[in-house]
Amino acid sequence: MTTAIHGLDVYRRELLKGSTETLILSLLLDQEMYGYQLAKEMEQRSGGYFHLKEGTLYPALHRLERDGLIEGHWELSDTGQSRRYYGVSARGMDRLDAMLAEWSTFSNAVNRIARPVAVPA
Amino acid sequence: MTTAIHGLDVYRRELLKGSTETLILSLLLDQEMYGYQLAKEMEQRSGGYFHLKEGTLYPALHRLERDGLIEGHWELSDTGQSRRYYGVSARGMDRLDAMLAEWSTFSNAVNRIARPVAVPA
DNA sequence: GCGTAGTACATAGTAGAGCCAAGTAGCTTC
DNA sequence: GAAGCTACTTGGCTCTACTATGTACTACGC
Repeated sequence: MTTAIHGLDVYRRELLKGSTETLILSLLLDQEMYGYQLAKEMEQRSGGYFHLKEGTLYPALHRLERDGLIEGHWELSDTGQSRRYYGVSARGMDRLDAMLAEWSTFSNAVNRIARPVAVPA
Repeated sequence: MTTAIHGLDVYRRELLKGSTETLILSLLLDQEMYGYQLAKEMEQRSGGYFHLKEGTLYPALHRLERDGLIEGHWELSDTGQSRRYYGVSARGMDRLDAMLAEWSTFSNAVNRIARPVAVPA
């Protein structure tokens, strides 16, 4: 039984909900990337904290493309593998701005209520 | 069709997922409260940002109690209305500590990747 | 030639959380 | 006696992250 730990697992997962798309858009704004690369980049930049699973990553990319926030195109690597590269659309940039503003507001509101432990800079 | 606005609505809602329980525990740590009071308090302290719906609040309280993180007892108000007051258990305090630590880590990781817009102090 | 591992993408199914909506019930005000 | 506020409950819906599995190509070791 992993009950004692389970709660925090769920918590962590739920925290991520709603933020993945912001994170993806942020990374794609820096440079065009394909899914797998994006996952690696996310993991690296977060110091291993974020580890997007395929079942999260690809559906999220599909959603973002469906909503016109990112645009994808296939490319063939030297090794012969097909990769789908994504870039942020104009609409995606607007949305990202809105999401970052929302994140700040949200984050502040949480801190105002929860007063989290001090964090080392 | 509300597509243009819909995206942010969902984003806001999803952001909240995973944070409600932390917020509830934080507020209950200050003082014992009943559900309705807690909702009002949450709204007030967040400057109107958080507005917990019944369908969110009460199930959350039930979950927390089921998991032994809070303890509730019925009281009768002067007006004759029954209210269920909740307090944080020892186990709940431990969990809150862990959740706040997790929130800090998460929040930092997001900021590291997304570099949000500056927020007025 | 074959098994294993890594790269790269896709998707069906599951679980969990927030919300809508509706209901119950007591009190106050008109 | 009809609103309207307080106070709690619950069934059903949606959305998202994850698990698990599958496809397919490359590269390495044996």
